Amino acid sequence: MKKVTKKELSACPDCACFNIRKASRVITQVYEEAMSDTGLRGTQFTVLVVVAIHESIIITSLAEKLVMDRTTLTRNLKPLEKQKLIEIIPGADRRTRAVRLTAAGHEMLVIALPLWKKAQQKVAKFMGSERLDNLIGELRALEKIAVLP
Amino acid sequence: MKKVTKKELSACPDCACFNIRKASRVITQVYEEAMSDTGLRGTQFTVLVVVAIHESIIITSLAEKLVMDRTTLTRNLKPLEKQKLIEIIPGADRRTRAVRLTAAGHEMLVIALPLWKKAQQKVAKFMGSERLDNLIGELRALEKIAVLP
DNA sequence: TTACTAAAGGTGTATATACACTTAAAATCA
DNA sequence: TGATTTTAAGTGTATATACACCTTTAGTAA
Repeated sequence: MKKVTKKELSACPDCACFNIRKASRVITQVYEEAMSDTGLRGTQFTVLVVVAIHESIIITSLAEKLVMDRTTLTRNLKPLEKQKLIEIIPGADRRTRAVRLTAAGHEMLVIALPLWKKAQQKVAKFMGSERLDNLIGELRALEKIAVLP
Repeated sequence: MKKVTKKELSACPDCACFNIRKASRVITQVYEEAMSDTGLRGTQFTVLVVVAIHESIIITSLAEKLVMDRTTLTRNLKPLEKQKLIEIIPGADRRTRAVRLTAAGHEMLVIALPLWKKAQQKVAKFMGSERLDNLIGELRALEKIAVLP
């Protein structure tokens, strides 16, 4: 029976996928802890913000802005809709559906935004602003790999 | 009714949580596409590797190595167990349970490791090795924020 | 030794994620 | 115009994630 050697395995802890998912778990907890009074999850906050920026945006476009699979977004919208923070309205033609914030959604952002800012500042303080900015820039560069064949 | 201004929202796309989760989605797809012949998910590959490195490791320790909530790991072990890639054996005392690879688990790593390496090289080529190493280092530094109060 | 505390683990519940597949409507082509 | 293709969206299924809560067992203190 074949077995991989310890030596071969030794490179795996430097896996980009492992390290980014790991950091993602940790950072998500930092932000969700900061926003725990609102009950908003990290992803939910992001969705609300992008919807707020666009006033009204169709689902496929929103998914593109979020770099998120469209079917994932469909599911992610559900809890926000249940909480009546967003509403789904008819789009330009009969195929499309658009998302927009409700009044409650706007109010939620008023509460959540300072809490988010606190989390962002905590992270910036921990890493240093410049290092954090650079890290985010590198993540943006990395994600461009998505379009490659 | 209060509303946040566009100006206030303009900082949010620089959210560390958003950007790291976004990059995490993209990179996960790169690795899973590369390993699609095996049917292994990114997380599953990582679990197999860490278990292989430790021969046998109790669940709580494994969760710590993975920087993953223990209850998440419990769930993540299920599909690996169902595929008989790992087995759960009694630990040192009656509270503990340990994870170890089966023969099939070892064989799977023999197949998956070169596929993983190809993905890792693709990412390294895209970003540049040095930049990628630096990025991973920064992610490791960032995740240290977990222990803070 | 008994009672309390700490450690290890699992379950209920809810959200996040995406692939394969399906349906419906719009756009384009022959 | 009618047929084909493209676009938008939802569902089924499976995995990933973690909090709150519970049970069992081990360790420790009174």
